[in-house]
Amino acid sequence: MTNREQSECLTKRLTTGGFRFTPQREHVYAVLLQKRDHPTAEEVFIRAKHEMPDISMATVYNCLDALVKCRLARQVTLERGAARFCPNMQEHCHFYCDDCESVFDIGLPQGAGVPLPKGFRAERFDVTIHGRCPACSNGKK
Amino acid sequence: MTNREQSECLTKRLTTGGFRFTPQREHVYAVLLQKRDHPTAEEVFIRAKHEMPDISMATVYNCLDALVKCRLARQVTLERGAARFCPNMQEHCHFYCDDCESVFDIGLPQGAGVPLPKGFRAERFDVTIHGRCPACSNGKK
DNA sequence: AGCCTTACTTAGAATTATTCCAAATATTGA
DNA sequence: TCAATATTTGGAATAATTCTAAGTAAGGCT
Repeated sequence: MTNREQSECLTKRLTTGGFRFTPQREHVYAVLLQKRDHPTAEEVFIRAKHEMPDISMATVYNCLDALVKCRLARQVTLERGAARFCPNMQEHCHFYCDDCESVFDIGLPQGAGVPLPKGFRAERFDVTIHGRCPACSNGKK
Repeated sequence: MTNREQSECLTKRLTTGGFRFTPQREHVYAVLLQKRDHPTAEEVFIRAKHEMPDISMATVYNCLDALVKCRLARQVTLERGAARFCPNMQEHCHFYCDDCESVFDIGLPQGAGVPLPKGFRAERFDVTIHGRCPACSNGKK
């Protein structure tokens, strides 16, 4: 996708969700897409400042919130501590390494179905697996 | 399970995990078991105070932490905001109602298997489903 | 293009949830 | 019972996020 197409897509999504397009939102979204390592709001802030030095923390929170609300990103709350953000909107789950605290996207088999009792209406699944990633499960106990 | 058996089980688990048995830990655990509605630390604190008025918030955090570490409870982080605690240690997932913010335990089918890439070692699964509970999906849009 | 309404950005203050701290106390093992 | 060490306590400190008020920018309408 070209930058231009990406930006048009973003505009459409924001508008549909009742939000306005702003340079800050565009940039925060670009930052998220650039390095898909599940950064915290603060990490996004630091990265965003490189190209846009005057952006504020409050704006980063606002932008991330807008992106989550118009379904261009997910907020991931793995453990106590800061929330992380993930622009991968495909159905997937997160593998959290208890050692190095990295987060990996893991694909889900089609129809990862949990049978719900009558009356419950599911809208979103969050699956988190805790354990050790390949790097950390080698050698260490 | 009688209270006495429960308390012996707790003692054993605590000791095994390198913790000491204390009246506070016993009481916090009892509070968790009493009403399994996934309370926050603050809710546990309020409930615990009824029978043990001098217990402090710091102790509640300490006790919950000990219970989680010796695998008698789980810490559940559903959304931004306070962590919740759950004494159901069977494999299950949580249904979070986006409307009323209640949490329901939902059983998992046996071997809720997600195939992991080579090298990853899973230790714990956290599955959270977001949506509307039966009460909230009636009538409301 | 210019105006108006309303949303957004900003910096800093405020709030919320949790952790840390040091002193007093309780628990366990010898 | 004593000693060693973990735990409890209240309050201070920290971390993450939200709120606030003032200025600024966006989009719709003319």
